[in-house]
Amino acid sequence: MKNFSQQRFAAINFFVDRNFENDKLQAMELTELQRKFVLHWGEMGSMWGVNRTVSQIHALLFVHGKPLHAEELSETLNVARSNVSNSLKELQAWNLVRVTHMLGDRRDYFETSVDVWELFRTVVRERKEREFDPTTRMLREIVAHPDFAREPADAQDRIRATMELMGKLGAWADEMLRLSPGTLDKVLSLGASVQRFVRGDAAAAPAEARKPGEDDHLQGGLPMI
Amino acid sequence: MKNFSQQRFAAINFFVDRNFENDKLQAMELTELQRKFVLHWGEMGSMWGVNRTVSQIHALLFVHGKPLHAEELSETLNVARSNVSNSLKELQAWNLVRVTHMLGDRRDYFETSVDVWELFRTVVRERKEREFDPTTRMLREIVAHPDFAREPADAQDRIRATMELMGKLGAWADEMLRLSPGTLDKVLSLGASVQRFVRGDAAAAPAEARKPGEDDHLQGGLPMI
DNA sequence: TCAATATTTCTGTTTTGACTGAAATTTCGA
DNA sequence: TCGAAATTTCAGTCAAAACAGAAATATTGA
Repeated sequence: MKNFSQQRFAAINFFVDRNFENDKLQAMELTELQRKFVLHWGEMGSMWGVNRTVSQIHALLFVHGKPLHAEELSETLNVARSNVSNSLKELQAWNLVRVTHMLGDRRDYFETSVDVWELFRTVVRERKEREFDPTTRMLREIVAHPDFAREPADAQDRIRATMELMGKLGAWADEMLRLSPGTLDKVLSLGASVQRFVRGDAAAAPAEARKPGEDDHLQGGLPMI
Repeated sequence: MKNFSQQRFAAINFFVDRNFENDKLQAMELTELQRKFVLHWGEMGSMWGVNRTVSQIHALLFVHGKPLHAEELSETLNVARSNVSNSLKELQAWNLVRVTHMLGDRRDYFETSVDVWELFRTVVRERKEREFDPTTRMLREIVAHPDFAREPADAQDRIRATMELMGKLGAWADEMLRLSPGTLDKVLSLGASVQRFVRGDAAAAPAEARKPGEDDHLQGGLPMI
């Protein structure tokens, strides 16, 4: 019937498995360190709301560095082929993975950037757009709503402060995302020493450096509240 | 028997509900805008791996501004008392909520900082410590492992680059966290204009500002890969 | 101390979403 | 165009986490 070829396919797979004397041992063996990397990255992802398989696939593509096809991913990570398919679709939607092809091979191959700075920027940009910006908009809607003036004055202040903080963070992130990875790297290295420049009008580049420790009120003990 | 008082308690609650003619209408009525704020914050949280109830409770304490006891939270958010208890425990573990008391009231009251900058800093610090730093350590372990030299050269490069990126981000975040909210605010406002200073030796404060646009290689088109 | 109240712990239920395997669809070489 | 291979879709399963409610424990005012 219809599924004849599939059954045959399954039978062939079984035979192949038998040949390897272990149904897990197939293409794309990971080294112990690579496995550690991939597994940890998967757990890391789930802490931050990213599907475990999705982050594992991405980690695997990253360490491997060369394009892989879906079946290799499926076998290496021991997850269903359909799971890989959906995860890859999600990674593509996040602009983290793209399809390539090999000459004489109809299968889709998938690759990610090997530039960790680019990956970082992409993740930040995407998460910002889908999860951060909507919240900023929601806050603006609340503040713009006619009923907002009826809220207690201090609640107004807090919501407005939240909106402003998120607006500032978003604008700052956008500016940073505009820089090349190399420049961004240097800005990071500059680190907090940049705070020496913030005095009065921060936007205007100050002509001389201040002595450190003058404006950096260190926080000590229990932080907030 | 043992649970007599509880049953009586339940009966009283039922009576109170009947009195209000609506089993949802109880203490701590939220305005429409406050509800919107709290609900959105809850969804926001779950996108980033934070339990929905946990973020709702925190949002509610934040907008309300004054301490609330567990039952008020439970009734306002329509979640079980035990759920509130566990969520509060988690928020306290995150240093986002602390207990206070009212004169003549045995109940625990809970409050959060009303300073959104402090809250932001706390969240960043805590998440960094529990989720970011362990990954940096894992990468260091991998690189330090004797077998690491056996990895393909390019895979070594990628893992090392990842480790260095995370190390830099972590160090940068630590420096930023050391600044007071006010200074941090100014640094953010400085924004990308700080990149004007990154030229050659970035750590040494340059004496004069450069013209913008010279070193900021803008990224265009499809970003990575 | 005791009883009322407040809080936490625990167990079982519900919900969510990740995941699988089969079926359907698409693609492409022959 | 046909059929095998590749891919996606879909419906059902499963597991983890969230959650509720009861029971146990802790606290405190009388």
